[in-house]
Amino acid sequence: MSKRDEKAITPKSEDFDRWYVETVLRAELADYTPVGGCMVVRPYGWALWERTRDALDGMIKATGHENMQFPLFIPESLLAKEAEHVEGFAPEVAWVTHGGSKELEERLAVRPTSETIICTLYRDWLQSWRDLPVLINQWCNVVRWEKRTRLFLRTMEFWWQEGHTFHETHAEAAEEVERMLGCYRALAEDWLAMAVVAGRKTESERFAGAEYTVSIEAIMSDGLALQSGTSHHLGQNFTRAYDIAVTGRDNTLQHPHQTSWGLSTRIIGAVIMAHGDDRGLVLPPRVAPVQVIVVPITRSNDPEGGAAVDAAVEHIERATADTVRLRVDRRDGIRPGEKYAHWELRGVPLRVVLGAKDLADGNVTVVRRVDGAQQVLPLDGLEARLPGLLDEAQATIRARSEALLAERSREVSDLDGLRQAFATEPVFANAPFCNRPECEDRVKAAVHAVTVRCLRADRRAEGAPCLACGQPAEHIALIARAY
RNA sequence: CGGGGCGUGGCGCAGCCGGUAGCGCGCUAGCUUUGGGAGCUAGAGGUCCCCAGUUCGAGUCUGGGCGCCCCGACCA
Repeated sequence: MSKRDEKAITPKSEDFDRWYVETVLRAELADYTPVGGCMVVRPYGWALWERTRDALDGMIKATGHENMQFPLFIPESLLAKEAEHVEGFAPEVAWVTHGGSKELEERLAVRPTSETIICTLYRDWLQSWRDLPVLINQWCNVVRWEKRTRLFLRTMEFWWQEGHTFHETHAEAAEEVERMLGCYRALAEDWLAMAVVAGRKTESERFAGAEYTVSIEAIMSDGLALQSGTSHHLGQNFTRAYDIAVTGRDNTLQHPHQTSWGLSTRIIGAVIMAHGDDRGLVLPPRVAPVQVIVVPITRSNDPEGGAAVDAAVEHIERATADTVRLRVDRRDGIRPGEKYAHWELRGVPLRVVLGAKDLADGNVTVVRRVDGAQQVLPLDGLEARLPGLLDEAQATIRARSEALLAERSREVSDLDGLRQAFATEPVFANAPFCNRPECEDRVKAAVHAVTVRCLRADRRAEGAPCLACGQPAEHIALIARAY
């Protein structure tokens, strides 16, 4: 929490829990480095990213893409060819000016994204329509010199995947754009248990150099939106600028149609803020680094019960070795309550409390992180039930997120209605929208800090009057405050 | 680039009118504890952001520098 001018934070003060949660999560997930704005990701945070990354990587490969790697440095002359693109990224490019002590003749950009270098290389690699489609993906880090940073959401260096494809036709590229947004949606919904809205970006939020951009917008627990994955149709903007041409089926030279799509470590910030509560993280079991934490409880005056607990712990550990990411908290000298709090803070989906009292009847207590639901189950056969319990926890988290989205959604028909909708709390407002820049400005001016997040893919206005100008509108806009 | 605020053990802070640095958490060791964030005891840990000045004496006063954070504009 942001300190100063507030009173000292002590264990007795009201702010202690908030401070403690934040301090511990920074110690466990990620923190800023001494270089302002850069992020260091700690093992627990990185494990969460790895599981997320692996899930997405599987989908990317399943849709026919291959991974490869492009260079970190991009010569200035290559970066500068697509006018709108370079204009959009120029303010946030980091430059390398020296190699060792020698000043370089041409500065090198640290990649903020790789369209330019990829286009440069593929110019020579593409000859014929038979070389298409090109379906490639890169996992890497990129740098954008941000003025203001927020951990995970906007850091100067971040990790992501960027997919890049070239296609014979505009329509085929358009299908690709939708297909990959669909992967992001599946990742968000099925793996990360987040409720999202998919749609097309307005002109002002379109990727620099793209024909159009589609995104998924996730809802955070405070009602704010977070753009969590984007997919761009680049048309022939780059292939023209970079002079990429193939001989077509009709024996004429054609510029291929291109797409790019990316999803970054920002998604980890989304998971934290979508599901977390006052006691810390709530992680979806499918990506949680630790899915089940076992807390053994023994008494020093009950060696017999202690031995039984030890045996039970070893049994469950062995029985789940290949099926569940289960860990036992064997730390000595720490009381159970502290262990509960410790793992709740880290978002572990299930806690198995294994104490002599329950065990005397052959039982254990299982507690679910997301809602505290508690049940007493027989130790016997527990290993077989855990996967199902994890699935239930996953579904519960997802349902809670969907319920929040439904609860915070509003239907709005004019600017007054928009103001009323935002009067008490941040909401996801849906309204007919003509998609003209001047109307977007009116929307932004009507309510502090709101933006048109996207034009919903799943709904049409069918001529209903635009909320800002009253003209017949095509789109339903999602209007929200965003991170 | 505008508007605020702050630099004191690992973290969060106190330190008035100048007198040689303190509190809580954390950490280390020991004992006692263990079904919801333990207790006691004993320890370790600080060029008080930097430089210059005033002074017998500067964390404190003066001047200059550096760094960081928050709120805006910009962005995944």
